[in-house]
Amino acid sequence: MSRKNQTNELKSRVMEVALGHFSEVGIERTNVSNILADAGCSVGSLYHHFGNKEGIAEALFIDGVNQFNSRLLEALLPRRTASTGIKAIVTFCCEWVTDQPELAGFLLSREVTLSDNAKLELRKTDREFGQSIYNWFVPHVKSGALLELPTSMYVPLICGSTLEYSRLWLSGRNNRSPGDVASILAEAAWQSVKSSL
Amino acid sequence: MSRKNQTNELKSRVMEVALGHFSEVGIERTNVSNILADAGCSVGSLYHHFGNKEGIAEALFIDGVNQFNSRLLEALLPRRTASTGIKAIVTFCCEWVTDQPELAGFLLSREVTLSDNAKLELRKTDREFGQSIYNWFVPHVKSGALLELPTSMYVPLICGSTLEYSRLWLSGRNNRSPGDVASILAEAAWQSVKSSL
DNA sequence: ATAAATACTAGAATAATGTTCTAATAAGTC
DNA sequence: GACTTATTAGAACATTATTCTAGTATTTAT
Repeated sequence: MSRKNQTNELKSRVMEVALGHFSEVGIERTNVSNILADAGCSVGSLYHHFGNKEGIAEALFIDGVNQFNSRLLEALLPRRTASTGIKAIVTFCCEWVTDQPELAGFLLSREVTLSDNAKLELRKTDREFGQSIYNWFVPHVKSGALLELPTSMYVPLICGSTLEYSRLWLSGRNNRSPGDVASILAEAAWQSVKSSL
Repeated sequence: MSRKNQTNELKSRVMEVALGHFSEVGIERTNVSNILADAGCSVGSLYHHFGNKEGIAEALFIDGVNQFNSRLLEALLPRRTASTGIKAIVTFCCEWVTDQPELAGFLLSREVTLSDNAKLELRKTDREFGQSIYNWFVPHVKSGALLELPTSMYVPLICGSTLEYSRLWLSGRNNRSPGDVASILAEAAWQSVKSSL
C-alpha cells in the first residue's frame, strides 16, 4: 500500500475510534491515550495530523455536517410542493438520526467548539448549501403556501421539534426512534409553517 | 456574620463566578484556579463544598432547573384553555431565556453530565413537576382540544422550536431575542399540537 | 463550662493527561 | 542518487484538576 493510502487509513481509523469514544463519554472525558491505543497510532502521528484532541472532533464535525447537508439536498430538491418539501426535510432528519445515532449524537451534542480555520472550512460548503435551500423556499413563500417569517426562524420551526425529540431518543429516554415517529413530526412541522390563508 | 452565612455566601459566590466562566468558555475550558481567584476561595474549601469542578456545574444545573420548573408552573397552571396554556408555556420559555441568557445558555449547552447523586436530587423535585404538568394536560387531550400523542412527544413539539431558536440566539446568530419572536413561536407551537377535528 | 465531635479552611504536594520536542525513517522530487 | 518534504515515534514537559495533612473555628453533649 502507498504511503498516502496508509496515512489516510490511519486518519480515518483515528476518527472512527474517536467518534466511538466521543459519543459514549464526550470529548472531555475521552483520553487521547485511549484513542492512540485503540487506533494503533503514535502520539506524534496524531498531533501531526490533527493538531490536538479538538482537531479530531473538528474533522468529524465538518465531515458529518457536509454529509448531512448533501443528503438533505437530495431529499429536498426534487419536491415540487411546499407540503411535500417540508415533510421531506423532517423525514430525512429523522431517518438520518436513526440510521447513524453515534454521528448524530455527536453533532447534536454541541460539544465541539470550532477553531477559526474550521469555521472557514465549514463556511465554504455551507454557503452553497444555504443558497440551494434558500432557492427552494423562495417560490413557496412568494406563492403564499408558506408563512413569511424572519429567515432565522425557518430552521427552528421546521426542525426544532425533530432535533429535540432526537436528543431525547439519543439520550435513551424514548423507546420510539425518530424514524418511528417521523410522520407525526413531519405533520407538526408542516402545520407550524404553512400559511393559513 | 455567622459561620453558616459566611459559608453560604462563599458557595453562592463560587457558583456565580463559575456560571460566568462556564457560560463564556464552557466547563472544560474554565480553570479551577480562575474560579478560586475570582471568588476568593481556597482549594480546600472548594473541594470540601463541591467535590470537584463538575460538582459546581451540577449545583448550578439543579438550581436552574428547579427555578425554571417552578416559574413555568406559575405561568401555566392558571390557564384554563388549551390554546392559552400552550402559548403561555412558549412565551414563558422565551422570556426566561431572554431574561437570563447566561443561565439559559448553560442549561441548554448540555455540557453537564450529572452524577448519580445529582440525578436523584433532580428527580425529587422533577417528579411533582411532571405530575403537575401532566394533570394540566389530561383534560385538554380528553376534550379533544389537543392531539393525542405519545407522551414523550409533547415537550419536543411544544418547546422544540423555541429551544432551537434560543440556542441560535444565545450563540449570537440572530438579532431578535426569543422574547421578540415569542408570539410567532407560540402560534407555531399551538398549530402543531392542536387537534384539527 | 469544658470536652469532644464536627464542619470548614488552607495550601503544598500529587497525579492525571494533553501537548511539545527532537530525532529517526520513509516517500516523493529533481 | 542527493535533497527536500511528509510522516512516525515516544520520551520529556507543562498544565491543571484533585488529594492529603494539618490546623482552626463552631456546634453539641455532658
